[in-house]
Amino acid sequence: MTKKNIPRPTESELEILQVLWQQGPSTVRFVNDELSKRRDVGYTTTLKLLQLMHEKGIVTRDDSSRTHVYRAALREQETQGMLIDRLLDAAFGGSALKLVQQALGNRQTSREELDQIRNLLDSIDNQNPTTDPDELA
Amino acid sequence: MTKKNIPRPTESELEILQVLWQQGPSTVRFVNDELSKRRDVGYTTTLKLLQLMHEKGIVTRDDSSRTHVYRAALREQETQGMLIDRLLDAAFGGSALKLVQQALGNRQTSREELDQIRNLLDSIDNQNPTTDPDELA
DNA sequence: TGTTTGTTACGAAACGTTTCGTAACGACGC
DNA sequence: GCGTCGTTACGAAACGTTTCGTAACAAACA
Repeated sequence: MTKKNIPRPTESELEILQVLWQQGPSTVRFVNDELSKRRDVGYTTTLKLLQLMHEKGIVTRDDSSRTHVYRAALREQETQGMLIDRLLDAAFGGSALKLVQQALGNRQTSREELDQIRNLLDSIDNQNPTTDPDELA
Repeated sequence: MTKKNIPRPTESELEILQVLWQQGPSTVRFVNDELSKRRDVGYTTTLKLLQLMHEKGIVTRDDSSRTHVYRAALREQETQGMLIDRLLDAAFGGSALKLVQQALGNRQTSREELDQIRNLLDSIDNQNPTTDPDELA
């Protein structure tokens, strides 16, 4: 029962979720202004999207005042993990290794980021001694 | 002009592409049998999908004999890279680091795979000495 | 030849996503 | 009070995806 009934946000919905994750609870106007920085989008389009997301339970809203305030109902990390699972299954035959190789391969990554990944690998090693610990020696 | 006019396969289309990538050029019947291992899907559904993919240029087909043979027109790696770019933009604010952390974090990964990733990191380091090469010693 | 079997072609329904036009409504300034 | 402005609500169109029923057709076979 670890997997809950997580909604599957569409691409447009993800765009909005990113605004809410990064900027916190926001009005329709604010979200629309943020989206408008990237592309043309009508105000009522953003409004409708948020209303649909509200119906789906993807966002909650505070409608105590006239201009409603929307808030992400999905946690960023959980959602990202779900999306990776989807992509893993849809295009990588379930191999996380291949995905990571692709993500790092044809992409310029800074030394700092590479180091952070190394640290992550080390911490996984320590937490999870799957095979003979001798091998590390 | 590095970016071509790459089609964006849907989820169902990716399912079929995976079959063609792994099994090579295949008939509708074969693809449908493969898909049927995972879920219920009608023969004409698979056929129609392949026909649409053909129109879109996602697959090519040899119709010299009565039963046509379909072949992936997209390379696996290119497509995977494109999908990662999409996901990166759609949900990770463009940070490949965050994506990799997510992919490795809440997932059990074998020591062997971790080592392969380490090798990949090392090879990236060698190819791309952004900072002091001394650090590697 | 006539029947069965497996194939392609085609149309359409069902559904979800995205977009926007229009209307109603409250707040605010004049 | 009245008009303006920003907001929400609602309906619908346009579009893409997915699914499947039906028909046409060719090959194999009895």
